[in-house]
Amino acid sequence: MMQIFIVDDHYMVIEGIRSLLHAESGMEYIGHAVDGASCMAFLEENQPNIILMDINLPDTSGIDLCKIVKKQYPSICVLALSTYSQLPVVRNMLANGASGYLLKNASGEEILEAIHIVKAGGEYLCMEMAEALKLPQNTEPLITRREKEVLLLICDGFTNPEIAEKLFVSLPTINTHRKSLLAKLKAKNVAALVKIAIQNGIV
Amino acid sequence: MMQIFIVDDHYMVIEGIRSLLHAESGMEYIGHAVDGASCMAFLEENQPNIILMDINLPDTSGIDLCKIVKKQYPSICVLALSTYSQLPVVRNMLANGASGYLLKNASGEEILEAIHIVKAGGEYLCMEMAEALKLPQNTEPLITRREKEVLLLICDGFTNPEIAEKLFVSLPTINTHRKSLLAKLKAKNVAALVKIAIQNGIV
DNA sequence: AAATCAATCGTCCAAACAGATGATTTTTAG
DNA sequence: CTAAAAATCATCTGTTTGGACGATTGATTT
Repeated sequence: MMQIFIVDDHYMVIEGIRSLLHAESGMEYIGHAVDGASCMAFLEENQPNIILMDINLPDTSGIDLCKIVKKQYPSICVLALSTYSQLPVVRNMLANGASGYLLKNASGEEILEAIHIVKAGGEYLCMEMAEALKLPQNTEPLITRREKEVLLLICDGFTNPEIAEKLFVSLPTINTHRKSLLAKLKAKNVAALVKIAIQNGIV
Repeated sequence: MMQIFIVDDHYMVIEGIRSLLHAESGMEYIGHAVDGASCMAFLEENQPNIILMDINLPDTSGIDLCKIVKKQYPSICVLALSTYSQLPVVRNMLANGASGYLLKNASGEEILEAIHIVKAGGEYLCMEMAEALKLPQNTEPLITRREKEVLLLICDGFTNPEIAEKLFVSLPTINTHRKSLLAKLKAKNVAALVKIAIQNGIV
């Protein structure tokens, strides 16, 4: 019997998967969580074979949650579930130990198939993502943690001096980060930077 | 017996609602469509009492679809369903005849309640949206045509001098527009301006 | 006809940004 | 442990912003 746990903050999605699993023999729905914290709490008591994990959670991202889960419970397989089809997100999930990636418009059959493959130790990627991952590896445009922090503050309208004060570093430092951001995201100025950041889901 | 039709491109959401309705007496799930076209095709043969309609569809937007449906079948109640909580979207849906707006993280009870209210001729808005709609009827802070033009160019990363050249006006003029925009949208600088513009659907 | 608003242009000036370059110290990862 | 990457700080310079004024023209509305 395969035990399955769901982490998603959408009631309807949970209910949909639950109903799907219910009709399937050999798969047991053992609960769900609506955020990262309650997920970790649940895992202290129960370890499912598979977690179906949404990327967008209220308190954290599925990407981070996946990393933590895999670190503490390496035997649990994480199958990512998301509406977003952004490559960097997929890459991050896989890098953090996810065994597969499903888009939320997946059919029932696809979900079941994915669960089976993942359970057997395999990796399942939905068509779109599998195709996309094959394409030219634009691996570089990674922004660092600190840069992301700065980016968020820039998007919120803080000026360099303000950000420097907030992060307890000097102005030249923030300036350097800002310039790296402009270069990495190929933005000409803050306006373009913010637009790119928002449209790429960084913010 | 209340007949309910679902328009959503996410299998899991459809399945979730279906399972919810199944357990409820007096509500009958009579089918679903994954896009606007198949929705309209279905309606030629069957007219449900209520349509649960997603905003993001592959071929059209729920906003447009709602308008068309209400025009051809005024008696059908449309209950909008979305992950997005942008006010302009909500306003548009309601303006196009939707009887309510639910966020996708709604609980089962909330969904059923909404359906009942809508069926009875009422209007149901989820908490967040109801609150948001109450706030200061920002009808005034309308930006003018010219300002919008400038705003778009700013968002695309053009500098003042560049915009001035593009629009065949002087730099001070663009400066004035930019300052009006900052004031009207209550932005502290371009970064905040771009963020607000994008998040409010202006861009 | 008067009032309002949009769009245009102007000046002055301080603050913030962005480009170029270089260097040191932590952190992370191989 | 060691090499690479990230984070830090610095200086210098020209450009762009954004704040605070004021003002004219034309269109729309009342």
